[in-house]
Amino acid sequence: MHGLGANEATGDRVAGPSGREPTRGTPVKRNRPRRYPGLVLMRMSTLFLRTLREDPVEAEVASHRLLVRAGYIRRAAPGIYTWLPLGLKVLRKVEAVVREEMDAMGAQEVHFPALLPREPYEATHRWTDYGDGMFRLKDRKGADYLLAPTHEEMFTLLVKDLYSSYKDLPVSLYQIQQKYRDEARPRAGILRGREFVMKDSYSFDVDDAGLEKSYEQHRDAYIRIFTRLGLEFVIVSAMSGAMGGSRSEEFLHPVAIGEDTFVRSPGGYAANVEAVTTLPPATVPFEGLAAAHVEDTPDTPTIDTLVAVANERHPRADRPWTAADTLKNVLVVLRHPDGTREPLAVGVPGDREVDTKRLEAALAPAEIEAFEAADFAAAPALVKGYIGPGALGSESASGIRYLVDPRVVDGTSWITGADEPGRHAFDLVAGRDFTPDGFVEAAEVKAGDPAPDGSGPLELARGIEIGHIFALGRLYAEALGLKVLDENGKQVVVTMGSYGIGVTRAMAALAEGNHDEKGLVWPRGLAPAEVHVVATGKDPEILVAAERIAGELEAQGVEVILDDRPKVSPGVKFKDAELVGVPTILVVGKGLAEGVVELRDRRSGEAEQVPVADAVARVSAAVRA
RNA sequence: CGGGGUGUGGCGCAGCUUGGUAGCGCGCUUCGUUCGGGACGAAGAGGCCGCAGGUUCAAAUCCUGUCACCCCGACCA
Repeated sequence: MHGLGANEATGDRVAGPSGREPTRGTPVKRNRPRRYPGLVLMRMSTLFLRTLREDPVEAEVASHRLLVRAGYIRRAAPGIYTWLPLGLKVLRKVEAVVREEMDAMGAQEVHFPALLPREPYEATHRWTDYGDGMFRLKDRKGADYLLAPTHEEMFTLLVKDLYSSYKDLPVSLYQIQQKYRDEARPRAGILRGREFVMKDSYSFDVDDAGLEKSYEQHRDAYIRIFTRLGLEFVIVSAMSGAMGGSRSEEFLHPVAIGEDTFVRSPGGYAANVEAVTTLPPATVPFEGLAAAHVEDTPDTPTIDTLVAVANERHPRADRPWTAADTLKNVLVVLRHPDGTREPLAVGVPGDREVDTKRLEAALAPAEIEAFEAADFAAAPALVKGYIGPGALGSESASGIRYLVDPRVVDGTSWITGADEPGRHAFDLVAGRDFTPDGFVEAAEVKAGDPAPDGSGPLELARGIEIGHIFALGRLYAEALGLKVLDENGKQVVVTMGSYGIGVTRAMAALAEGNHDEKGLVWPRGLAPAEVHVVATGKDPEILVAAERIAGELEAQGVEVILDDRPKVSPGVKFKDAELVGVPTILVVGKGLAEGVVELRDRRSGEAEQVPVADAVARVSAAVRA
């Protein structure tokens, strides 16, 4: 597809009339028409491949293990992989699907360098904001460069460079290329590497309505892409996070080894845990509520022991006290983008932990840091282990901002710290006895929690993020000065969307979902070849027949791997074919004497004897099914 | 960053406790046999035992330091 003339380089040439070697400019005559450029029969005897009999020790997840074992990839450095011929074949096919659908939706392909100068990233503050996640390097003059983790800046500058009128918009541009992120902990092979292939695209519009349309077009294209790839996906709401913007959704491939936790309800609600909102209970009138009081509560180091004390001393008529009746106050430190540190108290029901990812997402762009001993020293009003609302809040002695879970609505009663050693407050009522500075979505989401849209109890699931679409808005355009003139001759800031697909990650997800104990089982259309012809036995006629069949298939445009290795036992060839995972296997062997070959379906394991004369037609039919 | 673990031929591992000229399986080469489920026999090639320093007549083995890698967690799009 890159038209680099690989065929010409190896193609058939005939000597000129003089019998001399053809020279440059000599017309090249081909033996047969090449109706399928790029289609070359892969011979196992010469294919650059070594399969491994044993699992690589470092590989845990199936996709990683099998891609290495079957000779698709080799580790070059932590989180960095070399692509071998078979792996590249599959990667290119996944890319082709992405490319076709992006082109079909009207996006245009460009290609940026992966190695970029610092300046554009300085303008958007990402040079510093990206932190250790970005690979940085210096050139010989000492100038700073980076290996791009994403390309928002470059796309924005490119459009700014060339376009200046509303008439030029909308436009969507994309590229498929290597991205670099210095992951703290790469894992699972190409599922999460430090170098990976990503399709990233960016839309540019004059107004919000245009952005909405571009966003929807990308969303539709992504649905088509993942559907064509045969990758199950769930579209979940995501947080726009530090990048600002209005709307963001992730495409998650649900699978146990996924690193993202998301929730879904029977009624169709789905969201990333960071984006889940809590359905607040109704407020309770203060009338009739017990008065707050403080008690000595020795030996209650944990919430459970505290709950036990409550049940012993103040048994409830309706139900026992539970951890959900306690209010746990957790201290953290916010680091703001300008570098300032702000202590923050977060109050959550005692049966839940504070989910720092949710907290951070809610308070972006600030980052969460640990509240350390020095921070305690600076806040003498806080009694470690007995921190209660009394010592928290902007108006309190500590002056520490106090945000609570949305469940802590007015009229709810809580058992919580009394800000004195060994003492707890009981029946402390929100809105009556204390008033927090606000609410925050920071409590962990639990299975069974109600969906915010009322569509039922939430189920927690894991997924691999294979795509992310994001209505960015004007953040980058503003920072980099991308403006166009509108109909009235006035300058308007362009609004952008950014959209990513993890191509290598999608391939890993495909391998993860398409294998069995014997090896990979690629979907048709994505396998490194369409049929794997195995020639077994030493009878020379067998190889002749296999060659003929393979050649005819190739002439029909079928991609073939031919196992023509001499002196390799049938068992080895079968094992290798199963490991490599081409969906159709044709065995040319002992049956040839009776005029039959064996057609196998890799996925089902079904095998069928078919007459040699029908082999080509049957394989063609099978690969096109 | 926290916890755990491992560094010995291309891959998987043993040897280390108790120092004495580096071994096994797979893979690779050659010859012969075999040829529908990771064949057999014979003969080979291939290793600065992660690196540095120390102890010792002698270090893969003991000591110190260091580096790297893997796994779990934290973090990240």
